[in-house]
Amino acid sequence: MTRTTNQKNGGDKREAILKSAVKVFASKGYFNSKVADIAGKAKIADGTVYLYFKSKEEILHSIFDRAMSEFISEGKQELEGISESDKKLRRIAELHLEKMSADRNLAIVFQVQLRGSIKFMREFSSAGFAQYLELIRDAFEEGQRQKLFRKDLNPVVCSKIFFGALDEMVTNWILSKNKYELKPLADEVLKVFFGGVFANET
Amino acid sequence: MTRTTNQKNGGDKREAILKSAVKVFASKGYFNSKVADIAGKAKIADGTVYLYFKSKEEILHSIFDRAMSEFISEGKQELEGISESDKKLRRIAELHLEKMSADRNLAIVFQVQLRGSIKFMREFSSAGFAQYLELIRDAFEEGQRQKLFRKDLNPVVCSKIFFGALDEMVTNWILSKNKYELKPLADEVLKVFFGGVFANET
Amino acid sequence: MTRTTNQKNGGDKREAILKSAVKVFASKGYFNSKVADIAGKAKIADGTVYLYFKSKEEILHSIFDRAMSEFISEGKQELEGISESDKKLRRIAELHLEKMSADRNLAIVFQVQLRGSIKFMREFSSAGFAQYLELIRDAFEEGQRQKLFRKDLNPVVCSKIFFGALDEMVTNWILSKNKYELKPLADEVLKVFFGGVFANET
Amino acid sequence: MTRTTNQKNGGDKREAILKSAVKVFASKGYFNSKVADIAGKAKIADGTVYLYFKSKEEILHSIFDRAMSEFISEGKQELEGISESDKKLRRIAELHLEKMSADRNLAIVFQVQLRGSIKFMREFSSAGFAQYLELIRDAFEEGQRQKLFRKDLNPVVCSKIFFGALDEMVTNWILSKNKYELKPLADEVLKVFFGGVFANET
DNA sequence: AATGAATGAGCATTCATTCAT
DNA sequence: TATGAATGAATGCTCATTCAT
Repeated sequence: MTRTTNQKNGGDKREAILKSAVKVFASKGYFNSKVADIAGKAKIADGTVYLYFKSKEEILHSIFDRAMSEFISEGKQELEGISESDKKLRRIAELHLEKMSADRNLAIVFQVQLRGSIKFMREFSSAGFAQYLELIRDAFEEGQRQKLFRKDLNPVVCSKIFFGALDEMVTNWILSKNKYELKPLADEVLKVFFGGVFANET
Repeated sequence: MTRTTNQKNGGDKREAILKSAVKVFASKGYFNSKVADIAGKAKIADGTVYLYFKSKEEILHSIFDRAMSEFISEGKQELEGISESDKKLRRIAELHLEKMSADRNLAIVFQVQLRGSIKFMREFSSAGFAQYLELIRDAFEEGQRQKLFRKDLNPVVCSKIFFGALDEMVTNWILSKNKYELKPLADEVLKVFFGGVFANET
Repeated sequence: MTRTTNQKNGGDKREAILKSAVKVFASKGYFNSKVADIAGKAKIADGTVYLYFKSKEEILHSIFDRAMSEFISEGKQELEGISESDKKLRRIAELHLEKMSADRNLAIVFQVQLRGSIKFMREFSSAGFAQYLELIRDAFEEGQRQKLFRKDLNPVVCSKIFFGALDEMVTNWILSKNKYELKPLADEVLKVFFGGVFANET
Repeated sequence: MTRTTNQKNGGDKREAILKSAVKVFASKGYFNSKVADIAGKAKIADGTVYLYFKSKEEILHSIFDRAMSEFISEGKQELEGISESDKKLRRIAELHLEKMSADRNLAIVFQVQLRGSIKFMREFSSAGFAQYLELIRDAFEEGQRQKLFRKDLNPVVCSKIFFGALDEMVTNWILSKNKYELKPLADEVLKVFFGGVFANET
């Protein structure tokens, strides 16, 4: 009983800290955020943060890890029912922009705070990001095997191009003060990625 | 004579500070860099930094501004002799990757430190980055008028896709500890951007 | 219990800081005193000072405010049982010199540090000093109503003369390295203030 | 010729520095004034200040010394033609307030900056202030010998009372933002000092 | 004498983290 | 578990003073 309650409370508190942290990091940036701000917003004492996280940095890590693994597992699930590789990539692009739209603060933390440190990026890369790129690459290579995609293209590079294009959409959206819908841009990106910009020479 | 000497010395010192700062920022990140580190590496006293820059932040700004305006003016010049729009985009892509290859520390500052703060990104965006995207967009629109590029594509979005793809190449290159040549990737990006990934359905 | 302890500790620490500060300010002057000195003398960490005071300046303020309100309330109480106005002024003069004698460091802070800045003086004037002058003036005006004191004298000016004379005694005492008793000078001041220096022309 | 010119220039420059310093010290306080501000206001280079003064502190000293010796010699001269001791004291009081009225900035430096440091006060006391008190005391003692003033009063204490009363007038005038004439207060002070505040018991 | 660029010691304040309760 | 008072290391910036020219 007690354990259950504690776990629940503990879980709630951990959750509360992560939620506060996303808001605080998003609005002030990682380095300008104080642990006290996070604790305050979560309505717990400063010291309590350290019962759930080893350090301020670990909070940031946890945000990335949790969001990323959620995203990847959800992504994989969504892709299961899709057989055509181009449809898969389309779904990934849509999900990517949807997810980012859905939680602007989280998006800011991903686009901005995560990028601000080589260390973070490296750690994050090996943790979750690499998997994400792999997901894209797998779909791409499958498409090549299906003769849907050109065989003269390097799948690793293509997956990065794909990701880079989407990523730039998100970054611009964040900086633009959010006046437009992000998701429709998936189609724009896919038009170019799939068909290229050259006009058909008839 | 005296004036020249002073200018030179002044210029030299300012230059030295910027050079040190690029190195220091690249290796430790902006927030973890101490002004004393920058001064030390530049072999001047701490206080001297403040004869040339108002604050630590202004140093970062100056790095961006100088590099960006250099890059843009050089870019424009290079493009002058080129008439075909696709060649122009090719030259831009090559230059982008060349420049980044040429000064890895500067690249890190651009790819990492600049991205770590919404404030920096916003300021930088209005300062130089917007111009760069415009350069790309102009070339793209020209291509559309020349019927070289599809008219159903949004030039603004396309320029962002183009930039985002290149940018991702650079970021990956930086994180990968530099074991490969960056410039050849321009061709890969262009293959996809121009022709798309779909195989020709014959 | 806990609360009591906390209050005590908190109170003790605040108290300790103020005590240290009086000593440190007295010996080095406000501007030459380091917060670290104050903390050190109070045997607490530097940062702890800021749990009790917003800034170094606020410490100085608190010293003034506390001492002044203590002094005034004590003064008022002492005067309550006295009906003759000249006795009241005598008591004020005695108290003034007694109090200053009793804590030489505090006296230095009042005579020296407080005077060293127009800003401090203005703030202090409106805070507590004005009240003190009023106390004197009230006694004086009462004396005028009692026909004890001349009616052709401006009470405001007279209260300043009274204060100025005492104040000068204190300042001289502080500068003189403390070889004589301060309190007996009250009588000297009163002799002049009450009777003037002119010999009786008989 | 050259020497004369230089001396003149030198003198002028020294003078200019002292003038600037009085203004700057008066408006910002000694500790908050920068040598660069003084130099700037005097329209000379920062370093030039050090050709005329050994340190910032010496500038303050020079201000005191010069003003004080000027004041004392002028005071002595003025008193020469006066034979009655009470007239002498009256003249001193008037001169004191006149002089202070005449240069408000200088008055601020004397009333405020000079008082802010025991060190300054001690040094100044032995330098010029002691002489000033002596001037007053001499007049007072003379008055006692002339049987004009009571013999039961301590001349040293009386001279301090006299000075303290005047000094308080000046301090209040400075703090009050200068809306009234200072000089007429000499008469008020003298009325009390000479005749006391007691009403004549008839 | 004059300049003003350069120096570098000095310091108030912040804040992640700890720990006694 | 939870608290929040206490810690103390860490640092951007200032400014009196120097000195090469």
